[in-house]
Amino acid sequence: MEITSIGALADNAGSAVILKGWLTNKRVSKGLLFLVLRDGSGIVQCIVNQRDVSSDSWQAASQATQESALEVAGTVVVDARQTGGVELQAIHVSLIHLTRYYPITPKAHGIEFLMDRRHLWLRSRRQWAVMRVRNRVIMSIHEFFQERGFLQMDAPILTGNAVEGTSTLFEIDYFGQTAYLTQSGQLHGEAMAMAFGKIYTFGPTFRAEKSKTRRHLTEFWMVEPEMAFYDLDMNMELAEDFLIRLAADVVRDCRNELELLGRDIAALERVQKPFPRITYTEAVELLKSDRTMALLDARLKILLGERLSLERERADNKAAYGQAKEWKRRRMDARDIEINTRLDEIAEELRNIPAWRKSAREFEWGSDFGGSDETLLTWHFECPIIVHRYPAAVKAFYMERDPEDERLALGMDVLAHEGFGEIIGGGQRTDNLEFLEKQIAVHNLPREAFEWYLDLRRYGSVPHSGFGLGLERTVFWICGLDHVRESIPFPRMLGRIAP
RNA sequence: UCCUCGGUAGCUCAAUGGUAGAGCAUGCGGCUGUUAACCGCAGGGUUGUAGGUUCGAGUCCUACCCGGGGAGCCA
Repeated sequence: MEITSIGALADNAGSAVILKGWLTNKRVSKGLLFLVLRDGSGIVQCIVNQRDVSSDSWQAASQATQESALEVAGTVVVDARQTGGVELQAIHVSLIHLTRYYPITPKAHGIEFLMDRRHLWLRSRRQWAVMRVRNRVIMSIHEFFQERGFLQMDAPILTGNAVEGTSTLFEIDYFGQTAYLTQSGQLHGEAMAMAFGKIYTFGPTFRAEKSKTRRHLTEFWMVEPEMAFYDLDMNMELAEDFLIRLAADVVRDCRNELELLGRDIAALERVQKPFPRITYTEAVELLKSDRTMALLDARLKILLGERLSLERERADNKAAYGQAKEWKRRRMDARDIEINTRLDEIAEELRNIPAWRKSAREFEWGSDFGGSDETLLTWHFECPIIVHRYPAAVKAFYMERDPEDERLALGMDVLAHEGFGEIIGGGQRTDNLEFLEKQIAVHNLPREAFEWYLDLRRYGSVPHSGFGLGLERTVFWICGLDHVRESIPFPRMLGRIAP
């Protein structure tokens, strides 16, 4: 018998195999045990029939608790009812390690409890699915750029100066000198693009901002392509092709994972060329428009309707509770918790809507979009959108100006649809030495620190562009998660540095 | 930093100012095809902390601590 992984079982129907893994759940009947085994590659149900196994095997299987480590030998049987389409008829079971009191039970847990046990939470099904999608996205990122002749190069993580001068960075002591953890590899990326044409960096980046939202981490992974001889239009084209590729690869290769996550796959299949491209000025008009207000009104109506029907259901349950049978009462109790949780969510959104409305209606040309503004913009479209040509004042100092309007910078953001918001930010960098020198002065940046960067405009300066894609936000969007913290194995965020 | 919601059994949550409960998990028992299986029994509590109001506080008031998600900022 060969040691096989659960993921490969479907190709081994009818043969006898050995599996090594952990017990994720167990169901017991007289003379019959159902062991749900996981090994990282998948999950399979193993049937242990007392009549078919030795008493040692039966005892091992009976004793096994959640997350005990097991070796199971058995025959692979096709059964359409099972996830993965197969189950294992056990011939032999042995206990490798008996677990006592595994803290994460097969019922609901709060986020603080789970985050404190992230090292164990990763074993859970949803996390398994998310991490597999993350892996697929990482592979696709490399494939996409490698196929197009990009060189993967690494920017330093320790830097002596802030890239854009505005963000709050993590400060460290570098042999008596102040240094920072990088917030972007872009400036070094530009240098490498001038050396190799098309490059991308892919590594961790750090932001010390005290953001406490579902879209923020203090440590996250970013892929940053940088291309010589690319203007803004070519840049947008690349970003579009890139996202289409990522979505398509995941839809093709991670269907099980997406289904397990309850992701609306059709929404990912709508990620197709061309993405709507609107200028910042058009976006502002759309945001302030009656059409946006109508979307908010519609949302309000849906929420109020849902609240009413949930409250009715809760009242009906309460009325029926007295006469209900024991098992039915339990079901009502469970449903009551669901209803209360959802009602809390609805209440929060209802509190937010007036603020969203005000922010959108009173938006002034010249400021940057807030989180709710981005969400509202994406509600108007069925796939990701590209917003370009922002006011220069809200964008970084190195952005090229729009030759047709000096107030505008040739920057672009890609906003994921369904309200997930910004996942790409980038633009065309200025190739003009005098302009860049002036910008450094205007932004009060230390000129000496940027001398090497100015060199890129002194020797063979060419139009060039690039963008940064946040890996966790991309996984967050593709998986349809509630929070980016689930899209990285060990999230670092405000108030969270362990495990 | 500000706004907002919350903190009750190991976990998830109930509890008009009036005897603190349920499910899950754990242990024991039952059931030969279960899908977060089901059924029976058992153990399990300083209601975040410190004050206050009250005959009486999980519930009301004040302060603080911790957490959730929003603002600002951003990928």
